[in-house]
Amino acid sequence: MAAWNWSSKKDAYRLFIKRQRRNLPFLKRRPRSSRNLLRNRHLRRPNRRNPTRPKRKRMMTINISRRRPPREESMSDNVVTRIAPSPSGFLHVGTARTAIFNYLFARHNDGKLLFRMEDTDPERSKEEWKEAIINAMKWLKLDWDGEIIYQSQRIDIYKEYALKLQELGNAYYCYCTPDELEAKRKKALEAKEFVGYDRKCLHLSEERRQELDAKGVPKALRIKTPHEGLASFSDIVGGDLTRDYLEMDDWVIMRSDGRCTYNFCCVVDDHLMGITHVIRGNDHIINTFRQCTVYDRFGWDRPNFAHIPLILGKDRSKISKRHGAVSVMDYDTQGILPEAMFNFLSLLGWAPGDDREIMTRQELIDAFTLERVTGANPIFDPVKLEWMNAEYIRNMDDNEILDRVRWVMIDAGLTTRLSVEAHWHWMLQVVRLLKERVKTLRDFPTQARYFFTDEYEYDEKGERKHFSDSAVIALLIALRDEFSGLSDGFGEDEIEKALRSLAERLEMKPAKLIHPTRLALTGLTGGPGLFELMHVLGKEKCIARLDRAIEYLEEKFS
RNA sequence: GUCCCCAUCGUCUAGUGGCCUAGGACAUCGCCCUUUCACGGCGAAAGCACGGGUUCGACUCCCGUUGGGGACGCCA
Repeated sequence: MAAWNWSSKKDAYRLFIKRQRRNLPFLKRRPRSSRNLLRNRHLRRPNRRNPTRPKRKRMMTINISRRRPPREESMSDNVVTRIAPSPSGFLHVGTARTAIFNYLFARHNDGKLLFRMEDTDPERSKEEWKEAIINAMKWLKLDWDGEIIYQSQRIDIYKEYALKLQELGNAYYCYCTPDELEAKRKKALEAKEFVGYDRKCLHLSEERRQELDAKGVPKALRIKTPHEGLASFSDIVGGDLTRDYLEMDDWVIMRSDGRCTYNFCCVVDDHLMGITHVIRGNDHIINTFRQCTVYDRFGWDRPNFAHIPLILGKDRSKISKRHGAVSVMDYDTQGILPEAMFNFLSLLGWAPGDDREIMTRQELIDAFTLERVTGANPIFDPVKLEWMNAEYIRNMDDNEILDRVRWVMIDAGLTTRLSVEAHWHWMLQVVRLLKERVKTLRDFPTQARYFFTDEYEYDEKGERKHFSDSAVIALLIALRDEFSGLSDGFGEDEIEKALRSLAERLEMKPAKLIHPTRLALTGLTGGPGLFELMHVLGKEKCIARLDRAIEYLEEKFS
């Protein structure tokens, strides 16, 4: 088959170069440059912008390395993706983003999104984390298909498959002690050599093995990894990825206590669950090389892989639950809307290709393809998230906002559950005045404080600006009288008319009256339009607060 | 250290060899609107990491340098 020849020649060449480097000390001194000999990008990654490589050849590469039909065909298959968090902490933004990509891809292709809890480590898995992760998934409305699969309930299945692999002759027992291995690892690391298992127990004689078994020495099961050639797989984001088998070792698939390890369980489950597309962070690329060995040793078809770039923090290192948790639910408490979070996260490492940024879930689903996923790791920018959040709040229905923000208001001690229900309509007016001015739901209680309580101080700067002259007292008195004389109601128009006509009579700019009034009524220098907020506050409160300010100022200037 | 991945404004990104004098968004700054704050409108500043090569022509393809990230467990 021509395709096979073409690809294997290239593989052989790359392998040759790699070996050359290994054997030639003068090349070894320049690892970077010699390594880059291998960077025949056109061999690895179909370039979107300038595909010099004929398409026919590209498809052949995919054929040989993936042993699957080319992507164009597999797309029409029933897509099954999965999200597989490990409950060793809250759902953090990186995992959430991976979940979103899996979700979008599945929904775009009318496929399924499965949920698997990777809770095989009893030391680190906690029930409360599982619950927290599920809640966070629900918060983002990442609805998955079917029941959640818990790996902790499937340990017998993994063991069964591990033993099967051993029977097949593709795995062998290792009697080395963890201490022994740790010492070797340390030594290799110090000698700056390849760190990996030396296959000591692969060559154990049958007698020796029986001897050790008789003694009851604990044994782990290791998979037989090919000793030479190139490991390779085709990645939808990264193109053809290769690695020398010399750089890989016979890793443990089953621990001495009979529990299987992550990379093994993962493959068994992905196979059994019928996963067609494995979409995960690119920190898993090395795992994928390992996992491919399992697929191959079992003779199973490999799924399609897509390794998406990692989200980085401000310091450019991976946002990780191990170094300071960045939980999605932290953003909930910060007053970020799940819709905004979803939108924002989906735009990290992916873009629709046009200028759209604010997109509904359906628009995201319609536009999402893995081919458009970027290769570079994006940095999480909370400032832009806030902007997007503000955008969502501004465009959201008032009732919807109030429904979500009422708990924040109650938490802040500004109101009570009963009061919200009793004054729903009035609260809506407050929301309407503030929704243009907040970035998060948390901003509501701080900006709406004066609507709920008389306990506020006058802003320091504002006081210097508008309360610095005793002449302001007379103005406030005049205004108070003007307002209390209003008999046709206390609507915005009446208030505005009253204030402006007073200003006219006093031959001064309305602003001269407006600013001190705002300070008197709210304690602030900014906020909604004065006439609007006075209307919402009500005549009685306005008069009382003007009186309070007059009193305060009289004392101040006496 | 070894291996793997990546590289366009400060940040997220568009870019499929000529439509690029590089487009959009956030942030920043200015102006306008305006009773303030915000919103909105208009505008400015800001980027193809560097060096070679291929080509009539390179942000785009190739090689290298540099820089960044990740992985190197009987964790997941």
